[in-house]
Amino acid sequence: MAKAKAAAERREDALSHDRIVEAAIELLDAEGETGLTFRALAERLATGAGAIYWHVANKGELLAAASDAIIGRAMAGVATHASPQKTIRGIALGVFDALDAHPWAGALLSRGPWQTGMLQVLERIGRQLQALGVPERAQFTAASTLVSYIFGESDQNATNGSSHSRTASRDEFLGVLAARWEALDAREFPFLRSIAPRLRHHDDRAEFLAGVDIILAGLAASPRKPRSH
Amino acid sequence: MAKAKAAAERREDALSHDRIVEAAIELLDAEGETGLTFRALAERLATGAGAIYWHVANKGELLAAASDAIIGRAMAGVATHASPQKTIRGIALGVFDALDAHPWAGALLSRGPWQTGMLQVLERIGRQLQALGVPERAQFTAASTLVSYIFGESDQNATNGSSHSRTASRDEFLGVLAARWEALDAREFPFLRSIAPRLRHHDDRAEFLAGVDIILAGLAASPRKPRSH
DNA sequence: TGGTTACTGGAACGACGTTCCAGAAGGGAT
DNA sequence: ATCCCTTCTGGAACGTCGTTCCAGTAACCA
Repeated sequence: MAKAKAAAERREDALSHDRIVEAAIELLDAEGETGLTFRALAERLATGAGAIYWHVANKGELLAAASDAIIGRAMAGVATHASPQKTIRGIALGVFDALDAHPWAGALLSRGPWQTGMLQVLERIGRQLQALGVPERAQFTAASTLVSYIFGESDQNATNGSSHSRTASRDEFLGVLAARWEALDAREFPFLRSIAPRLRHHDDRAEFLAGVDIILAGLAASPRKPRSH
Repeated sequence: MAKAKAAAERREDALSHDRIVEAAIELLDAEGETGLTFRALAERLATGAGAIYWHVANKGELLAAASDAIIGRAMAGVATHASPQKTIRGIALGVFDALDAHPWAGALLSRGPWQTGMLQVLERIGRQLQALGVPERAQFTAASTLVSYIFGESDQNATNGSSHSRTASRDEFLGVLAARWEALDAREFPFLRSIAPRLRHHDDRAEFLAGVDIILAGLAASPRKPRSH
């Protein structure tokens, strides 16, 4: 308390872990993954690189904290009072939209051994699976399958999306991708060639949710005891 | 051909794109992601950094080529003459084991707009889905769901696994993880606490395959037309 | 034989993550 | 009031990285 008070009084805009993370997020959003450097961060915070290291161990910890914050905010905004299925879709969409808005966060969340952000998602999904009546033995497998899919597909979508600017060139991007698939070798890639035209009217979000529903259908098909209420 | 011949005659161990990629893979396997530097690569190839740049555009292309090679080799080894379900499990396990053996490759494959390695997996899975009788409209969604799950969970598993050395300390790693989950706040993380004990007898591969089966069950539950043969 | 092309490798550049340290600013003890 | 001690600052410096540049070498072609 004496510590925090002293820090707060040193400068009215005193440096703190939270302020550094927030500045890092702004920098990452504005300039992309390569935009976050300790020099740029120090300039934005009007300080030196050494001062930042007093509050943050290294760049890895800073990136982890930034992506955890992104997921934390997304999870704070999801509704949890609908049916379990709808709530799971809401959680999934929360992650999807968060990574779409902050594409740099996706790479960091798969990385690292079970960070806080992913634990939050796992926890929330697990609770809904319990409410769905998934037997205890199957709960971990089910939750982990959903989480892997959610982060895998969201990250994939985010990194694809960050290459084109916005909805403007989105159709163009899909068109180029479709053309490239259609130009693949006919013997080696018959399947990709056959579905390439569908790429042009592709709705990322709808496609993503359809994947969630496939997994939910798979869980419903497995033996489960219905919830008593 | 004149070009290739000239290159081959310059030195019996002439530099080439393939030789560089192979050396990069060896370096990545031996030293991890941070071990691949152009200096270390030049030393291993007994040349200078500039010579490498004649064959490779930049580090990103080199990493992409290396991870594509890992997936390519894995796909070359999977059996495709069993039932569609079994073949899909074989493809999934091929990716899983490849990323487990080369943990650095996982991060690179999610990244980048649809690289060759992932396209190969998508193609092979798509063909099996066609054989399963999945209707054409649903094929892309189904294939993309499976691929996202496969790479998402495999990458997750690989990065977790690379922190401990091998099966020796694997149980220890799981024990520490379980203890950490059990120590979480009881109000905020009731689900994680409840399943933490299961973590101690956790079989990654079996768990991964169970996830694949959930998705396959979900596909089977959706309307489909049976294959006529 | 002379020039052209294909390729080599080492030196150099700028930027990065990180460390180091001299010092400022306040609080508590004397 | 004075001193120290902890907390915190910020700029300089170090080593390493990806990448570029370029002088040089060997095979081929006219």
